[in-house]
Amino acid sequence: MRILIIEDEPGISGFLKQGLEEEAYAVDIAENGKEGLEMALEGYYDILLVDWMLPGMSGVEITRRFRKEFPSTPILFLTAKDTSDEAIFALQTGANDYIRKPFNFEELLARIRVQFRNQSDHQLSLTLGPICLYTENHRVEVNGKEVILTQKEFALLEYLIRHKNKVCRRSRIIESVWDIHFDYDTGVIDVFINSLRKKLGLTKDNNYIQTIRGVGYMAREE
Amino acid sequence: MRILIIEDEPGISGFLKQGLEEEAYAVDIAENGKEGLEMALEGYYDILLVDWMLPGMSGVEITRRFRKEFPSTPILFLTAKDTSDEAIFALQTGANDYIRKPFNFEELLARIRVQFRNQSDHQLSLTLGPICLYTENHRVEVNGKEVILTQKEFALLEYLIRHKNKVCRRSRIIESVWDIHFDYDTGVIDVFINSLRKKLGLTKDNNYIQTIRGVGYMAREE
DNA sequence: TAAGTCTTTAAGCAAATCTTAAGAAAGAAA
DNA sequence: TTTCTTTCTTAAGATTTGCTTAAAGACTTA
Repeated sequence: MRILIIEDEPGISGFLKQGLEEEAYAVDIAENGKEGLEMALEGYYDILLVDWMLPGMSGVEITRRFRKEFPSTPILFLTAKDTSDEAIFALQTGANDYIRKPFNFEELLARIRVQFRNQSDHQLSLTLGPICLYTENHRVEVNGKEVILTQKEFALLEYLIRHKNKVCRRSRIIESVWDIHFDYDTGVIDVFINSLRKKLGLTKDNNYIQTIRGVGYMAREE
Repeated sequence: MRILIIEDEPGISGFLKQGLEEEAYAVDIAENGKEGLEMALEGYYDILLVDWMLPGMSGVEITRRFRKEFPSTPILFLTAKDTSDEAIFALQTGANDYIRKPFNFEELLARIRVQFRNQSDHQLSLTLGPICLYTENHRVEVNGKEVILTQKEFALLEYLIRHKNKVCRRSRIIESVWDIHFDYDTGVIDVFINSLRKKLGLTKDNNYIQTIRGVGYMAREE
């Protein structure tokens, strides 16, 4: 899941980035409206968090232009404290929700999850055969026994399971789990797939994570 | 534990804030009904203390609207009048309890604790292996022997134990135990975890407080 | 105001994780 | 089969994250 934060205050965007990365989201930051819109229009993001007051281009303007191209990507506004009129206006412009600063992280997260839930079912626990992954708890079990995964291993497994029974292209995986600007010619995915298969105890008879040669990988379940 | 006081008289709200902070609660104040309702609806308070007579919006109205969204968060009324009719009306509206001004602070505190006690997840004593934490008298024991903790150490331990066997992400810990706007890039948590582990006598064989790398910490008990 | 305690910052060190790279293995095509 | 391409596996180096300590800063209390 990719999130773009368009926010000029480094304190806020930094805090958000860290918090969301702890939740295994892939987060990018744009520091002004122009840059933000450009990044957003690249179309890789699953949700935008946009500050209302921005140098260069206002959040409303961003929303308006972005909406033309991407009618369904959720936009969540971050507004200063006592501007509920403006917030209503934001919703009319095309935002999906707004949250007032200073905000509580828990609440923000809940609102993000609501947006994802509306899109597709963004469940808290995901399964793949004997593998069970709890997103909230950062915990993975195989046949009820805990398996310790690192951040990246966890994010990769989550991505694959969320796209269960669909082929995941290498480029897509890199974009979502690593970074958009990550070197395409890398072997990281292979390395992490390898360690996932090891840790999860997957064998060839038992290959819940299949290799699709020339394309990528697929989490497979009958 | 976060408390929101909605009260227009600064003398009273200030007195309450100070007293409650001494009891290690995190306290915010709203000075009128409208602001109070907005803050309350942000949803991260564990209890509301609401003045009956408020400019802008009455306590009853706040209760009515708040209850729609949060059916279980306790609301405690502060009433000036001695008429039990109004008190009964308040309770019918959705308040959990009321207390008459001028009130005795001890009594208020007792009533707040009653509310927490009624909630299933607000026990008076919390345990984690050999560690026992008594919220009422701010006391911690390990194998029956008292250990002296400072305010912050206590608050951190309480947070971890209340979320026993769940991963506590750094950003959430900062938000709950420190402040929403605390510098996200800080090492305070590490320092306090360190002193907790020392004071509680935790070792690697005995690690009731686990580190979850890249995410946070977890109070673990089989 | 001064002494004492608690909280926060900062910095060096240690450990875990991530990335790269290169040879081995497996699969596809000729 | 042979050759070429893609993926697997391993290990070493780079990087990040957390631990620990010390000291500065903030706050209390007398």
